[in-house]
Amino acid sequence: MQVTLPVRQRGNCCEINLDLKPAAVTAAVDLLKALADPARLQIVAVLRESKDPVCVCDFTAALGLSQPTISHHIGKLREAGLVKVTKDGIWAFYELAPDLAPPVRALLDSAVASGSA
Amino acid sequence: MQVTLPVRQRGNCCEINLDLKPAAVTAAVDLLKALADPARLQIVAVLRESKDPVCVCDFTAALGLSQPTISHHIGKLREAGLVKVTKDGIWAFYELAPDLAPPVRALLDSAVASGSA
DNA sequence: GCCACCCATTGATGTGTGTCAATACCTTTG
DNA sequence: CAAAGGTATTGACACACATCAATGGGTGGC
Repeated sequence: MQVTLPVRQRGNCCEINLDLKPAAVTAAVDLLKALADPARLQIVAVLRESKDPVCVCDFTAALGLSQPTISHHIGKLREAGLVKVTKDGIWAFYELAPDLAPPVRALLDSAVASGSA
Repeated sequence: MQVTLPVRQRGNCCEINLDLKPAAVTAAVDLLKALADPARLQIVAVLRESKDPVCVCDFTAALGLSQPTISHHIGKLREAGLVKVTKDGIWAFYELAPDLAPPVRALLDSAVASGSA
């Protein structure tokens, strides 16, 4: 496939327009960072599939990480607005935030799917 | 909205199944990490919109970063298989990789869109 | 051949992050 | 009230990373 390259002169570069607002960039980057970790991506993947909220203790058992580490990761997901906690006695159950914006939910979907490309 | 919480007994946690293969997790995380940076996300966003390949010098001018930093970011994008380089004389023009898998392209689309949620 | 220019690489530095041990908080059970 | 168990927080540490100055590698113009 051959493409026509733009013409340039020495010492002069063209301009490009960054059509993403700075706020949109940081918002998207925060979301991507929240997902760009093996533990957090698997947590989100489990919550996407699970019908019922999932207990924190289940993640510590399944992911092979210490309890503070799981708590730390879940804290980041909550900080990003991706998960919602429901406490019942001594247990804490997590589920995907119910009011996720459609573009955000689409990002979760494609992130999980992109691994099996 | 009320959800039914799973029942638990003290000292016993249920099991959850991680239905993502380890290879799929690392592949998805690598992609997400490649996009989880303001400079790299904007580079990808520009390449998505641009019909012609874009010169490296344009990015240094538009993003306000030094030339080595831009080169470093583009190197990461190339390492992730997201961009393709075409050299013409002293210039290097970049475009999105033409053979991107559909799930990967969907991830790019939703990543750019998620910022304007 | 020499210089100017664009891009990539290396080295150094400060910042961010994932991880765990130790601890604190809270709820339930006795 | 005291003890036990689940979760969150703090402190510490190693590692990764974003950034730039300096340098190297090519290409084109003189």
